[in-house]
Amino acid sequence: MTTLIDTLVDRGFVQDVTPGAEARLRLGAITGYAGFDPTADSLHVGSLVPIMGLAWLQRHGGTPIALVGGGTGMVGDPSGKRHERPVLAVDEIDRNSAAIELQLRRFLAFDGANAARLRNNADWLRDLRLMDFLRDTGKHFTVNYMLQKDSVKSRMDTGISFTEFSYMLTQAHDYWHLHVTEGCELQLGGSDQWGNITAGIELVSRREGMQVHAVVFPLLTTATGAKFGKSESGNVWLDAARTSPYEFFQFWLNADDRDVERFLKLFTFLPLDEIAHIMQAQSAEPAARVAQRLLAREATAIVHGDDEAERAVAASAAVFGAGMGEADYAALAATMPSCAVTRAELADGLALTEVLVRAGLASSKSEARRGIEGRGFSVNGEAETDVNRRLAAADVRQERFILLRKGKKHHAMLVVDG
RNA sequence: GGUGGGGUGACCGAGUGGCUAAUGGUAGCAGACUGUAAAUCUGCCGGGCUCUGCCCUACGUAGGUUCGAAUCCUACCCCCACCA
Repeated sequence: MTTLIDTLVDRGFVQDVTPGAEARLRLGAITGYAGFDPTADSLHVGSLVPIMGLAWLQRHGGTPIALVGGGTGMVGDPSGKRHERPVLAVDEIDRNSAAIELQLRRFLAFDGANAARLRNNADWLRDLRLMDFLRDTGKHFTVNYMLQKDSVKSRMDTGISFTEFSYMLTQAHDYWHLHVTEGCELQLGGSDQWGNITAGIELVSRREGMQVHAVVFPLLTTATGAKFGKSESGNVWLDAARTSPYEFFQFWLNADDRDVERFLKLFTFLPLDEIAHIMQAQSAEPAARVAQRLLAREATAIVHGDDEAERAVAASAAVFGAGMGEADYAALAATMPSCAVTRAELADGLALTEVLVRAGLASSKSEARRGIEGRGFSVNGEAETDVNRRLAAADVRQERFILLRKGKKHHAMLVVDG
């Protein structure tokens, strides 16, 4: 029988495991957690790795716990950070936590015998009394031990506040708390979390005399060496309002050939033999990019649902295919980033530079101007080289749409109101 | 508390009185080439405008010297190292 650990290893999720973890995972279903920081009001594609890890855990009969860091977020994790981070306002943390909780609900099943659980460590960390914390948790760690951790060691030159120094203890406390109250025996996280996670394992072992485990994921980079999920117009978010389903789909479609197999394993639920099959077709005819298409379709469906995925497929075909003339602009507008303009504005003639900024295709009018001079923009598929171009009623297609494009890949739809 | 070193654009890092919106590299954007890939080459890369030019903002903060300062002076803030 294929166990959780086999699946995780075979699909490229495992960078490292704690001693004994493999043996425990072969014994049967387990309750495990992964944490998500409320540093923004949306998760991004990078969070998909632990999310998929939890989903596989559930598919193998385990009980997944998605933990939102409303408490730890007040402290700030120094792992992987070269400098001290500013603290977020509490109401911002709370807003972000609520948004993230909502997103996490989509990926796990919250019914059945091994229903997923959603927790927020604000519930136990915020009211924790300092003296209790120092006696019950702090007493189990020497400063010497804490100084050994990479997250601390690497900051000895640039400085680290006591707050961030203490972070690992708050996360350790989480693991202990989830172990005692929920029977949690496994933590999943990025490899940069190794130090924090092992501190938690240490704490459970000392306070409860129990052995708990961890699996850490490799740090994802692309074949070109760029940080994963950081291309396009910034971060690739899971929130449709921040990254439209069409843009999300395009992000995956543009994956490098060298990355696509790895991504299929990590970001889809497709069986491995099917992936092997697709990769054969891919190498037989790379230009067709069947692997990227499948990856984009599947990943978009997991995050935004089947309907949105289909819409993104159709929109991509329309925009990049030959049949742009036939395209259904209304359908494109539904999946692409769009921006409203009024008929009155259009009657007066809307400066293209201004509209490009409003639609988010340029960050300033100067940039828009330079882009036009460099032949980077087009209106309804026609390259525009006139910096003083004004949009008018004649530019409107299918009653109320104007398609703007930046470069080859970035689109925005103007929707005329009123 | 003392001594020394340092704070330059998204990042790294030049620049010690005018030629500096500030060399170079990275990242980013666009063009060519391609497969909506990679690599390579070219252009752009603080903001605004009535745009072969003009205006505003910017070299930790606040003042000062000077016709003119990122560059000199003063005070303050912050970081690092060593000492106490």
